[in-house]
Amino acid sequence: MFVETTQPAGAPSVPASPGARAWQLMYDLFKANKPYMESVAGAFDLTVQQMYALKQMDNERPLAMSELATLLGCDASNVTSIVDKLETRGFVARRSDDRDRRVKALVMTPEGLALRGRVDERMRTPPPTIGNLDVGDQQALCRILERALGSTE
Amino acid sequence: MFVETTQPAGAPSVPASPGARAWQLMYDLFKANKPYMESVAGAFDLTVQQMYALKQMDNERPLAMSELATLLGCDASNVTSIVDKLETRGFVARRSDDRDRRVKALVMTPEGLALRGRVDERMRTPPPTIGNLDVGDQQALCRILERALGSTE
DNA sequence: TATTGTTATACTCTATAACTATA
DNA sequence: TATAGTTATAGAGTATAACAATA
Repeated sequence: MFVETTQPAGAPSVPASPGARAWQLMYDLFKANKPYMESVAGAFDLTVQQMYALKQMDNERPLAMSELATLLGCDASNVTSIVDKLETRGFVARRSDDRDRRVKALVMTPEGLALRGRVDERMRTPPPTIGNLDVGDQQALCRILERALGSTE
Repeated sequence: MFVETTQPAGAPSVPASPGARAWQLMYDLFKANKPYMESVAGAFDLTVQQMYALKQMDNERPLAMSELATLLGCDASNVTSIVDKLETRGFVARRSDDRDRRVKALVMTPEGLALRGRVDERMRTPPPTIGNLDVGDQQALCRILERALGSTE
């Protein structure tokens, strides 16, 4: 049975590079924390994506739909449905931009601001996987992740 | 306008704890890398979840459907449809377990093994955000993430 | 003509509940 | 009765393409 691998089928994989291993670990950690994040959002009767959308909005400088799409990393047609859900529940309002009437500015209602305040408060407690690390590790993690995110800018 | 936040509406948030900040950064990094992961999986005509499922299988000890569900962190009914897609394309086969005929053992076909070999090879290159870090940072990241994952066990 | 946002459509991932075939 | 997996159904997120309003 010919198999195009670099090693016998079923054998443990070749030791990965530190970069590949770090990425795999981050993927595992993210997946391990998914139920936690869903329960946090669920406690506010939000999905994770809705919670994240709420966190991006800023009434000082209202977001356009297209800007929110960029921040959430998804298509504009998606944002329509995410914002629909938040608007139906009275947390967000669409306001036409005076200078360019094609653009919809997203502003939060008082209820939306109140909800976001509670979400922000709750999210000051990280998932246990991160929270259980000692502060030195948490700070080192911040520094490294900041460098990683900076490298794409 | 009364707003239940701990600070004026629209103001920059209270300095987060290192743990909360680390988690936020990890979330941002993960989202930034999503298009990369989709393009890697897409190059093999797989979704990210299908690619991940493939990586979990081991013909030395065939997985049960329920075991794959645990590894993927999702419901068993999901795994049925993920495996259906892989089986339709000839990468995986369901084999009845002799000792307990309710259980389906998942084995990879030669085509599945070949594909997984190519996927493993490709995944030895991490996303640029991680790959551009110096090796010291990558190694530190591995150590910290291992500790984080260990803390839930 | 080009752009912003919406609508229509479709696919993946997800879960719950009811079902089957075994145990 | 209980368990492994499937099927039916439904909802959220995702994208593409066609569309309306505006620039």
